[in-house]
Amino acid sequence: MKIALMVAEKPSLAQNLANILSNGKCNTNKGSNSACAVHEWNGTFKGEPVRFKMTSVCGHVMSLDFSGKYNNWDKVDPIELFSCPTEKKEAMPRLRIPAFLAQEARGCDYLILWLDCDKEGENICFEVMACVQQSMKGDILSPLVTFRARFSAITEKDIKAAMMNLIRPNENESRSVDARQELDLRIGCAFTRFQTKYFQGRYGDLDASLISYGPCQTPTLGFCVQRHDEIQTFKPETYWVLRVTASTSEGRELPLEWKRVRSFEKDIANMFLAGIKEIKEATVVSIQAKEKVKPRPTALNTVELMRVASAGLGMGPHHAMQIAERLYTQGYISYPRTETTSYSENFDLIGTLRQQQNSAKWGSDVRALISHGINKPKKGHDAGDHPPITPMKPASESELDGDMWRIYDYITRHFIATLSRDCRYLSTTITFQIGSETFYYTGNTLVDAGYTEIMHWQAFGKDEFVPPLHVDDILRAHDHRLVECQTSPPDYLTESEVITLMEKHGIGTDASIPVHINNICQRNYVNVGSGRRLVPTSLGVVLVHGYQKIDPELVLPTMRTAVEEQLNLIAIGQADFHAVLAHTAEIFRRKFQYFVRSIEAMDQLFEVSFSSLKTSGKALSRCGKCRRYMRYIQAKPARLHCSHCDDTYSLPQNGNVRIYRELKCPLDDFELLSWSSGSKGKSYPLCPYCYNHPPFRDMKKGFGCNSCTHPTCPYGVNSTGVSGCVECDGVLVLDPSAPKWKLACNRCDVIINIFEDASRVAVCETACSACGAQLVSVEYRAERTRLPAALTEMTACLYCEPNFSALVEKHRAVSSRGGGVRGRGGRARGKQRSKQPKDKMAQLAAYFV
DNA sequence: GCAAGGTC
Repeated sequence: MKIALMVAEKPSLAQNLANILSNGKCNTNKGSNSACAVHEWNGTFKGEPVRFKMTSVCGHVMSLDFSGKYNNWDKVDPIELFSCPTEKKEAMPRLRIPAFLAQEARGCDYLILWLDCDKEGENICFEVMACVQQSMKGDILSPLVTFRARFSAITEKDIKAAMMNLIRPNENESRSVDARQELDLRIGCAFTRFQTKYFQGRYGDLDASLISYGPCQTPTLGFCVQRHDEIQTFKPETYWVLRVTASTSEGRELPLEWKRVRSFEKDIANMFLAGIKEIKEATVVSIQAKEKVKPRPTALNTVELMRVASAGLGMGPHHAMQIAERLYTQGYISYPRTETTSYSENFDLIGTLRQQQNSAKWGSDVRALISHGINKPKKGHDAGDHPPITPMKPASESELDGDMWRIYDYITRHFIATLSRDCRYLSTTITFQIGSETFYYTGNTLVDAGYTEIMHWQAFGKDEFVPPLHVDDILRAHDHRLVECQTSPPDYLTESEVITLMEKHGIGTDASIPVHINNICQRNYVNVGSGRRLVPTSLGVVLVHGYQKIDPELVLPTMRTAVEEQLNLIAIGQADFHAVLAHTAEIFRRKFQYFVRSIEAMDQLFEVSFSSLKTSGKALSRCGKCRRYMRYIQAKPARLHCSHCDDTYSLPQNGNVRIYRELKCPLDDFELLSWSSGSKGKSYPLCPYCYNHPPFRDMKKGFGCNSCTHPTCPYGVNSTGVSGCVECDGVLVLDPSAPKWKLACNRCDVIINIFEDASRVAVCETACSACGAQLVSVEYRAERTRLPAALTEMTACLYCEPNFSALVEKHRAVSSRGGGVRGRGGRARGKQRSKQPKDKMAQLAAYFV
């Protein structure tokens, strides 16, 4: 029997599709990668009996990155990133999707692609095809082998129709995604690397280890800063309002509103006041009662859920989506990433509603709704991706904790509200004439609460008083006065408003909007203030103002739209992939070059807000080149800066750095530092210069003296190493912090405590003849000694000397013997040169040989 | 260490 392999975009969809297509009669096996299940059943395809196998990927199979050496920030000029080679890498290596697909495709005759029907899905089609190319029986490019299902809703009708009308995957749409990926990568990384390196080398208090640029994150930040600027430049204006109170014969007081609303000229306002001041009668000239409607919501999509979570529940969009994801995987709600706000025609509204009729929270509302008949939901937007977000099974507050319940509660109430009536109220406006001036009084009264009974936070307030008046009635007018007011500035944008702006400008997608907002928070460009308002930091402000000075397009939201329009030409087959890519990349390459040339304009802004490295931090240790003190900048990322040489040296990021006994590195004269991860952790000396510029080929960047293979230096591994590590390929090195002596691995976290309270511990030149470890000598003060026979000093092997075994942390010592003790490796002793070259560089060169 | 886009 022939075999047809079908692939969906995610495991849940594969399961739904398999259920529909097999009429609920499929067998499910766990996939070999434990993430993607395989559903199998027998059916017919092209008039023949066929074995169907339905499985899925998990989103994109591959992601784009630069090739090898171009990922090195130190060796690559960012301008090269516009033209350097790129390569596709497995997007989720842990899941081994390509291998899984290749295995499942073995011996298959047909490939049917059920990826989401958008451009990204089309691109994943081709990723899948590339994975199975070698395994399938036929030619993957043949229209007799590979098919594409086009569906707009996950309903039986739609899915079965799609199966009957298979088409071809759309290569143009896929190529447009390839182009997008490449442009985003090249542009984002080039700007990010340049900015980061430039500003990190100049300022000490940026409080950011990365200063990123991106076609989505930067315009998002732009929105927040634009509002900040509006607030800063706002000038309050004074205006005057004419106020009068009318009293009914029963003595009810009605505050009236002026038809002219307000006047910005005090003299004119005064003139109006003078004109009516003496008139003590307000005549009713008209009464209008109008029914107004607060419409029930449309069905819920992702963006609206994120807005409500932020504005109503105080939850950030990233967090809200994580919660929604959990509710989804546990079966409480439908798929939470959807743009659609319209229920499909065969959506089981009543069935979904019935599941909620026993709820302690809204059961009675639901039962009333069912017995009176539901209202037809409002027609929303059908994006053809997934149904709106709805509850899938009932839940009680006790089974879902905290935020999971709050999100479920909202989703369910929203669902019920979409089937409820609109909220209706009567708005009565009574118009009064006082002399030549017109005034209003408005009172609202509720007609039908409708959906606001279930979404009670939107409920209409108390009924307002509406006096029983008629035209020509005359009321007493009193309390004529002018009230002085001031216009007030707008507030910072709420997260919810930012989401709306992003959606409006097409920045990001429902899945990526929370990521972009999260990015600008974590990169320290904005802070989330009260009411989840996004308040830019000085770094955020300075960045955006800098772009605006150099090239405002870099931060404009229209930039993304313009690029997407170009990409769309590829998608609809009206432009050549290479032409669009080359053209757009060239535009941005020039923008980048201009940006680099003009960076001083942005730097002038940084200068005002941040302090230069010269004045940041405090003096710590001496530079080996000029012998002046360098400054230690503690703010992220921790580093040393020599203002005389204008050099910056990065340091280990977590832990404490202090001066190390004023000792110097024999290679470069830099004063040594001591790094420690805390009182109980490990510590080692490091030379700031060697840490950044490793002197030996076998020493990597970012390591301290405990990894330095200098043949004679007393701080290098050749002098301080004792034996091979018990758990990795590293070397156990003596950590010289008395009185807590220990051996610490120079690669992993293994620490072995030794000789507590000893006054001196040193590593000897001689190795143990039995195990190859270096001998260690220990000295105790007489009153503290732990050695037998009141000995105060001893030299022996840590692992072989029985008298040492009690003084070396047991389990480590035992395991080290059990695992076989290796010599400490590195360069053999005894090769030392008798005379050191005088010149520092000659010295270095000598060691390189 | 970098983008944005899928998804877990």
